[in-house]
Amino acid sequence: MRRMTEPEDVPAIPPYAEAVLELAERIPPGKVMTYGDVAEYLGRGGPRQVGRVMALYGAPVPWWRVIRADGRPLPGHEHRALPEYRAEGTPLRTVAGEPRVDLRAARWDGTP
DNA sequence: ATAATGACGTCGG
DNA sequence: TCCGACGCCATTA
Repeated sequence: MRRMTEPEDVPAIPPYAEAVLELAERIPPGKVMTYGDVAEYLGRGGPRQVGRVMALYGAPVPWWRVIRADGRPLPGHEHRALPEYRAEGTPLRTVAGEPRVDLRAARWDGTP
């Protein structure tokens, strides 16, 4: 028989999380948005909320296009993010021998 | 209802 | 450059 309610052991994606993921999918290759940019664009939440969403549900989307405001790739995930940036042509700048995303050139404002 | 938790951001030292 | 303190706010316990 069908239950009147959804099973509790199936994690439902919260509405805010869906909005974040939907926007993340829209970020064009070669461009990035910071956590703060995403929150500002959505008009709700904040950088930390976006970060939480990406941590929990970001795996299926191009997570490497959502980065910190300092342009540094996720610590511990550089080896996955950097090849993506190279393949997409994301503007990078080398600082102290470490590659970072050049936000001046790579930041996406939401305009297609 | 309150408290704790965070892929963060900004500022000060 | 690195570190700490504080603000932020959706979600969970």
